[in-house]
Amino acid sequence: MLKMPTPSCAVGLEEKISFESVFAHQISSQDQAAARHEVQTRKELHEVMSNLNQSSPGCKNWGNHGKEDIELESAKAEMGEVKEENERLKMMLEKIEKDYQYLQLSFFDIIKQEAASKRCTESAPSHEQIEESHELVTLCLGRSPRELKRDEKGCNNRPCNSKTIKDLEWKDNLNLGWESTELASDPSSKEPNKQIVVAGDTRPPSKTLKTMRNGDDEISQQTHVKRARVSVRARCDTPTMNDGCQWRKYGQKISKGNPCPRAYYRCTVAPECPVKKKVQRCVEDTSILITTYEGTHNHPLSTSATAMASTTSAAASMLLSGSSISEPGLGSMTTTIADPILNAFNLNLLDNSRAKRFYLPNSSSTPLFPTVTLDLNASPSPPHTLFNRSSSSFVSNPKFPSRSLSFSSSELVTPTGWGSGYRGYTAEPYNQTHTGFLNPGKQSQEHFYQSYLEKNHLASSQESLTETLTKAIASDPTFRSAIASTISSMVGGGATHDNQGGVERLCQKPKWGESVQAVYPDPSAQNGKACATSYFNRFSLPLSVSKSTSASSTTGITMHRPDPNLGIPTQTEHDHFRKTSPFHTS
DNA sequence: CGCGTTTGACCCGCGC
DNA sequence: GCGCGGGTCAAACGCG
Repeated sequence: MLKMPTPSCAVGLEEKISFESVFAHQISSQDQAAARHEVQTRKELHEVMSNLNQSSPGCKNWGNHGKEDIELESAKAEMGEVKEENERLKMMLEKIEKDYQYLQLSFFDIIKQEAASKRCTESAPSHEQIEESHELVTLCLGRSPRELKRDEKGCNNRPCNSKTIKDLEWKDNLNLGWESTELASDPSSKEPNKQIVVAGDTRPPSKTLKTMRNGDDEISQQTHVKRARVSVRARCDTPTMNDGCQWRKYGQKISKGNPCPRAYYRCTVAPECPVKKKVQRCVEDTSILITTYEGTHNHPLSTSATAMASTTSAAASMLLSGSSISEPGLGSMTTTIADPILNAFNLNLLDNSRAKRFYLPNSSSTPLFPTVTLDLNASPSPPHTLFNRSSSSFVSNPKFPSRSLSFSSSELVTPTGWGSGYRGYTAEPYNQTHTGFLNPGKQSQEHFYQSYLEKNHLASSQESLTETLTKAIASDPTFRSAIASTISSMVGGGATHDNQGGVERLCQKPKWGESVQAVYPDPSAQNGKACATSYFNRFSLPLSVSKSTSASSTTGITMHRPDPNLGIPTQTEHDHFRKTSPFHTS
C-alpha cells in the first residue's frame, strides 16, 4: 500500500493547513470505510459457513471444500478491496502531483509579481540606476502582463513615452510568454536620463524596418527592445529539447569554438510569435544540449511549456530582481536578496569558470542580453558555493552578467519521483508532428534518471534544504510575501484560473479546521512528454499550508519536498521562521 | 503539393 | 575602415 507523507513536525505554528493532513484525512476515512466493509464481509462469510456446517454436519469433506471455497472467495474479495484501494490511492497520488504542479506555477508567478512590484517601487530614475538599468529585466512567463502593465503605470516617477505605452498595450494582448521589461536608455538618444520601458531585442533599425515591411508595426516595435535570455543546459540525446512549444528551424551556423552547429528555431505555435531559441551541443560534452530562449510568446502555452517557461523565467526573474538591488559594479556578482531564493531551490550558482567549460553561445557575442543559465546537468555545487556567489570570473559580459543555476539537485528530483512523475507525464510516446517536438523517449528519461543516480551521493540532507529555506524566508521579505500570497490565494479560496495553460483551479474557501481540497482538471494530460519538461515538472517547491491548533501566536508555513522514496512530499519544519513570519491569520 | 529543413548568401555589430 | 562572427533570409531540396 502506498505510504503517505508523514505529518510535519510541530513548528510552533498557530494555524496550519496541511495537504498531508487533508489527504491523510481522506485516506483514513476511506481506510476506515474499507475496514468496516471488510469486517462486515467477513462476518457474513462466517455466518454462511456456520450455516453450511450446521445444515450438513455429515458432510465433513464437503464442508471442508466449502470452507476452502469460501476462504478463496474471501481472499478474492479482499484482493478486490485492495485493488480498489490501490486505485483510490493512485488517484490521490496523481492529485498530489497536480497540486505540486499548480503550486509551482503559482509560486513562481507570485515571485515574479513581487519582484516586478519591488523594482517598480524602488526605481527612482537616478543616474546611477539608469546605468544599472540594463539588469532590470523581468521575464514574465506564465502570466499575463496585465499586472506588469499596471505596475508600470503605477510608477509615476518613471518617465514614459508613447512607445512605452504602445508597447505595453501590445503586450497586454500577450499571454503566457516570455516577457522582458527593462529600463534602458533610449538607443537613439544619448541622454542618460531618457529612459524608456522596452521589451525585445536591440535590433538595429534596419532589422526593424525589415520586420516592418510585413506591415506589423506592433511586432516590430516589440523587436526594438532588449530581451533577457535563459539558457538551459540539459542532457538530451535528441536534436532539440522538447519544451512544449512548436519550433521551426530557420538557420544553422557553425560557430567559432564549437564544431557542433548551432541551430536557430522560431516558435510556430502562433504565426507571429517572436520567440526564438538557439540550440547547440556543448563542445565538451555533446550529450549536453544548450538551449537559449529569447523573446515573448504571444499565445497560450501548453501546460508542459508553461511549466518550463515558468521555471526558467522565475529563475531569471529572481536572478535579475536580485541584481537590480545591489551590484554597484555590474561585472561583479554580489549577494542579493534573490540568492536565498535561488539557493532555497538549490539552484547552484556556477562560477564562470565552470560555465565556461561549456560553450555558452551568447556569453561573449551578444553583450546586450542578460542571460541566466539553468544547468540541468551539473552536480550540485560544493557547499561553499551555495551562499557564496562567485564574483571573480563573470567576465564575459560586462553589462549583463550571465549566471548559471543548477537544477540538478537530487533533493528535488527523486528516482521514484521520476517514476511516478513519468507515469503521469510521460507515459505515452509523444507524437512528433513538428520538428522541435522531439520525443526524447525512454533514453532521455533514463539519462536523467542516471544523472540522478550519479549525483545522488552528493545530495545534501533534507536539513540543509530546510535550513536554506529557513534562511531564505527569514532574510527575504520578497520570498515571505510571495509565500504569503500563495497561501492567501489558496486559503482565501479565490478561484484562480490559468487559462493559458489549461490549469484551472477551483478552490473552495475552507473553514479553519476543515480540509482544504483543490480540484482542477488534469493539467498533465498533455504534459511533460520530454525530458526537460518533466524535469521541470518535478522541480517544484511544494508548498503546503497547514493549520494546526497550536496556541502559538504566529502562523508558519511548512515546506515540502518530494519524498525520496515516494515522490510524495515530506514535511520539514521551520522553527527559525517563527519570529520572522509575516503570516497572521487574523 | 504543402510544410519543414538545409544551406549559402547577406546584413550588421563589434573589436582591432 | 576592415575583418570576423553572430544572426537572419530565402531559394533549393526532401519528405509525407
